[in-house]
Amino acid sequence: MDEREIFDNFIKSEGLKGTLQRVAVLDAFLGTEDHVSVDDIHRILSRNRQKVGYATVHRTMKLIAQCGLARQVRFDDGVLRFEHRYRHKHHHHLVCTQCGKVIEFNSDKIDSAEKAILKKYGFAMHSHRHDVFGLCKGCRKKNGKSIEKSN
Amino acid sequence: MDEREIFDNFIKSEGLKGTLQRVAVLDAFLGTEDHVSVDDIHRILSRNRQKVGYATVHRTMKLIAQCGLARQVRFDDGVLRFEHRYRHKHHHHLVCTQCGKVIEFNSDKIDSAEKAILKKYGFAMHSHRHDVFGLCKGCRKKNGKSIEKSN
DNA sequence: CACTATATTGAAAATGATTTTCAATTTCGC
DNA sequence: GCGAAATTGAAAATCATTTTCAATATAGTG
Repeated sequence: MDEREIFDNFIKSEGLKGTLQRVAVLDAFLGTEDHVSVDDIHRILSRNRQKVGYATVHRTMKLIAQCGLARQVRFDDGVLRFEHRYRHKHHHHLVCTQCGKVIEFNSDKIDSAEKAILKKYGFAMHSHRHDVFGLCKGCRKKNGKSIEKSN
Repeated sequence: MDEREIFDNFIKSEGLKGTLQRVAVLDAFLGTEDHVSVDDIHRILSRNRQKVGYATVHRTMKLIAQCGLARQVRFDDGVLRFEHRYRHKHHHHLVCTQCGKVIEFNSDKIDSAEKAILKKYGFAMHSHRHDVFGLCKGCRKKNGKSIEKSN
């Protein structure tokens, strides 16, 4: 089942209606692999001369998240972004605070260590995030290898 | 060196001035171990009949973070909170989405696995966060042990 | 202690992201 | 095609955060 189908099914099952605007927003989201904000999607649509109101983009992104196609993430700037969730392995992030690049990573070791923590506290995980902020390889080189560290 | 001393030294070294309001905000922060927002501190002060303007609380919390006494954290509601950083081991969080409780945890295994990831990508960490959202032990019991899981 | 340059305060306004309102428009089952 | 019901989008509301600025407080210095 592809993403459009999932979205359509969700729309129907919720008694909502299919509209050109919703399709446009979904397509814009499917067309990128970035971690996009409502603003990003709105800008992408504008570039394409597709006029969809900001509020509608916002509402549609929420629907896309609700039906499981997107996950919401919030980095330190406090802005809500959306990343793919369907057919994309769950992952965490290395966020470069200089160039803004986001590298996705995974670690079985981290996962199993986390499982042990959950067990220890009797905690039932619904979701989690593990984000690292710092400098990516490229920016480190650009900066002449100055390596800052804390935490 | 105690927290007040650290704050005073910072104030002096920056050419700032000591004020009653700053002391009041610092004391309010030192008086709790919670993850407090500007609003929380402002409310604590109000309860104590200490009138400190909202903007001043905000500015002072930023100073407290700058001098290393507090770390800023942002959970999924997007609200900025402050947690102790001095004489408090670095930690991550299990956040109960039902009762709001925040459990702090640590794992050497997670840390070393993370280190391997950083090496793999040539990434220089400046800070990181690893937060788990879900239900705490108590809330799970209250809910009759219904365990939801995803991610 | 008084003086003065400088920083601080706090109320109110500005900002920025997000969310809601509501009248006009569109969708979809019949 | 009709009509009930949902959607749209511009504008306004909301909410956290940040800035503005006139009045006030602080910390040297004499």
